[in-house]
Amino acid sequence: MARCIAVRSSSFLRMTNPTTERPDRDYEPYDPTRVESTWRQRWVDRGTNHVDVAAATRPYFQLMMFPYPSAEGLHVGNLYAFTGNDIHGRFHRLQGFDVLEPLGYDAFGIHSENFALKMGMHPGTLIPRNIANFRRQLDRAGLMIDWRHEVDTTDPQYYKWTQWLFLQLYKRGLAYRKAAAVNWCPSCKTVLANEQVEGGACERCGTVVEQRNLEQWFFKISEYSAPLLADLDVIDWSESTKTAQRHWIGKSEGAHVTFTVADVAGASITVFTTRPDTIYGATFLVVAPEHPVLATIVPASHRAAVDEYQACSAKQDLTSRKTTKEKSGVFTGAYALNPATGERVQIWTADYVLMEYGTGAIMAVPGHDERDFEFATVFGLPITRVVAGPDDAADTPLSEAFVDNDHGRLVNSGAFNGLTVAASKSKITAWLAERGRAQAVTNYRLHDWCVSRQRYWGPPIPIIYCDACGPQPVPEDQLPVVLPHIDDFKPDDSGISPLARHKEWYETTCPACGKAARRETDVSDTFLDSAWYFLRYPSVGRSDVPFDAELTKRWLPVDSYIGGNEHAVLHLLYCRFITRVLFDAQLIPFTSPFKKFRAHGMIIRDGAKMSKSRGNVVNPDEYFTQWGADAFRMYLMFIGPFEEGGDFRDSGISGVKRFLDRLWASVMTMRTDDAPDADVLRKLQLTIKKVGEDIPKLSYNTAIAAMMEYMNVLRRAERVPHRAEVEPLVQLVAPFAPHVAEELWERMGHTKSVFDSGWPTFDASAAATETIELAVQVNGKTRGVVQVAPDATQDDAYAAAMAEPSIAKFVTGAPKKVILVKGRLISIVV
RNA sequence: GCCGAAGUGGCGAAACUGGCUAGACGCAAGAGACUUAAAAUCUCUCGAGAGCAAUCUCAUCCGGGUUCGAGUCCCGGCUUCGGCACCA
Repeated sequence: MARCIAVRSSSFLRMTNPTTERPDRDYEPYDPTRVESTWRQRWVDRGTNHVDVAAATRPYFQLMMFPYPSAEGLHVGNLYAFTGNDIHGRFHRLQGFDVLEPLGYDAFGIHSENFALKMGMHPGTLIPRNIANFRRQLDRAGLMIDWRHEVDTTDPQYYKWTQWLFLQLYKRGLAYRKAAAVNWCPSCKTVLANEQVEGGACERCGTVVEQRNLEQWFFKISEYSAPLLADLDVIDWSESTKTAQRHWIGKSEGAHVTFTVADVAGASITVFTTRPDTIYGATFLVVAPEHPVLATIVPASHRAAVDEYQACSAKQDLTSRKTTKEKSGVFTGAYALNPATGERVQIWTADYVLMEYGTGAIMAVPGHDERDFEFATVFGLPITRVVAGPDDAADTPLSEAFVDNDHGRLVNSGAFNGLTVAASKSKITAWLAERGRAQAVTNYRLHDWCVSRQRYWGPPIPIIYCDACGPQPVPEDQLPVVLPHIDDFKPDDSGISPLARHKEWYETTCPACGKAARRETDVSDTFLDSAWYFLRYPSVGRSDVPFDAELTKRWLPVDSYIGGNEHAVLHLLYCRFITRVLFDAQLIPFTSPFKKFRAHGMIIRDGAKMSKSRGNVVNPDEYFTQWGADAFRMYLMFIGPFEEGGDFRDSGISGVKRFLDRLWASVMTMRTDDAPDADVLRKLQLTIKKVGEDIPKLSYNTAIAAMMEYMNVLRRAERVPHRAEVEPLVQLVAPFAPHVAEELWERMGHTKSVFDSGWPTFDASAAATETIELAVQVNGKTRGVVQVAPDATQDDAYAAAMAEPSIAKFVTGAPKKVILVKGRLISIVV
């Protein structure tokens, strides 16, 4: 730490202190603090980061995931992501694009609200303060942000359009209300978000959480399952992100099979199965505890037991039910008829069957499903084998479920015996379908998006309830429905949404009939705020439309989006959904929001995630001050591959700082007389090529390494570099270390920003050499290198290799085989 | 359990679609120059082993295999990280 203080000391001090100054160093030393503050101001004064969105001829939309403005301030994780984005954006700017690189704040939501509660402050006071702090830190980071396009999701001029968006979905029948379970703390008498439930208990008071049914708003994202899945095949996104989304959407092909309920006239149960081929092995049915059929089929003898089980499972909270593995359930006393065998099978209810997936009912095939096997074992239900592996007989007992679909043939399945699993699926489905008992269906696990939050800190859902007319959308010209400033936004024991305590706010009139009516008092999910923010950026400032048609056509879809993979499913999927809905509404001309998405890695420290409790959080401010933003940015990118992240360590920064010092020194001492060195220029060309190829691939660490390598050549043996050797390097460095690059560029006599100077072009002829190196392998071992002409034939190369005694000694007698790989090597087999 | 990514020096990491003596670049370490001294700067060394030496052998998680040639491809196994987890 003491080191860098000397480096940062003012030039005046350095120049007048004879003991710290090398006699030959008579130039002003590199002072990042001064350079960076100078250029921060100049960029503002000159509007360097501004882009004329209406007139841009080569628009390039560089989007970064906007942060939640936490009270802790900018996290290195944010900075890492932003820097990676910024380099990509600045590079495109240097390539001649009009780059729009905006940023905003995702400031609504439970994080802010909870933190405000903890601090005893109002989020409306806290958030602007946090934003101001973020802004200060972001400014120091040297990002090429056009702040005229800032968005803040808590600004009524923004959430007016979030509410508008809700209404568009409502108008298209994609927003609907239904009762759904929420986590409920019986002690705090409030609704809890999933994040607030720890191990099935309320994080605040430790009381066991229950589930409660509340009427909530949902978006029918499930209706878009098929196109959202299909789009994944054509978009350029990180493979890991696409895989996560595919899994989340969860397509599965199967059939609905209908079982008649015995002894109850007209009653039947339809199940969803992906294994219709195992119908002969369906020895019982299981329905979810919430299944409505239980109201009609349970005989009096079993009513009490079923009621008790239902009540018990309803009490369990949402998280613990999902994680408990032990099977529980009760027999309902009712029977169904297996449509294939005609046998009477028991109907059970158990919470391992989920109401929200499929039909909420399954046919249990314990012989060929692990969960059914376990359940049948626990409750002593019959297990029948209907698929046999190559080594099994039809009656080989099952010690576990046999699930090897690829090597099984049907047994004990009537006319279908002997068929493979694959072949029998469609045959059995067709056979059942003929008799009206089945239908092939495709099922998705993607469930509808619950957008209601029984909270305060969010945009009020723009709906009015009228006793006469029912739910009515707030007329668009009355938006925004402003979130009122209330002091009692804390959940209390009244058990209702905070806004529902404010008559003066929710009492209104019906837009349809004019009679007294009541506003919806829930607010919408934060993910709705962020599901469309990219559409707003170009059009910020327009109060008449959410996004201008012309600007949208010009700037969207987003050219490059970079963000954390923690948003692989929810945020990124919701963005795609909203985009498709707006496309269907003919409000935008594209179906996918982001042409290219890349997930960056995570920065950890000492092998662990940074967290306050671990005390390993890196505060960017200290590093900005100590090393300068340029060195800090460059170090973050040098840690490892951008898409993998890595471990942060202080000691690594000195390396990039030294590089910047040398760059500075090179410019300050460069010569303009004589000619530049041809070898150095050749290396420069290769570096231009390498850096230009690496940046679009986000391979920043190797781009930096290449520049360092060039620096070593440039300053080899204390040689004095020529201006022609240094000048393009400043341009290459610019995306990484923008402040110092600007400073050096100006000192070289340029008046325009380095970012408007154009990217140096790779000149292949300048990089070409008269001879190339060819590796020589003998029996697979590399034994040397020879110089040959680029177009040398195999014989030429062989002759050259034999002329080298150190290689020739390994070749005794005539070679069996010689292989020449042009430009790479020659392989001799003896 | 399922899915995804990855295992290379003391450390972070390079290595294009199998191909220029694996380890670029950087950190740390060691030696030297400069200095009264330290810092900074500059120069050199730096995977392991053997040898005076030129040089040789062994090394990319482990075990097999394909190939003139494997960190890279194939088969089997181990470990770590990230995500999803009763989805029928």
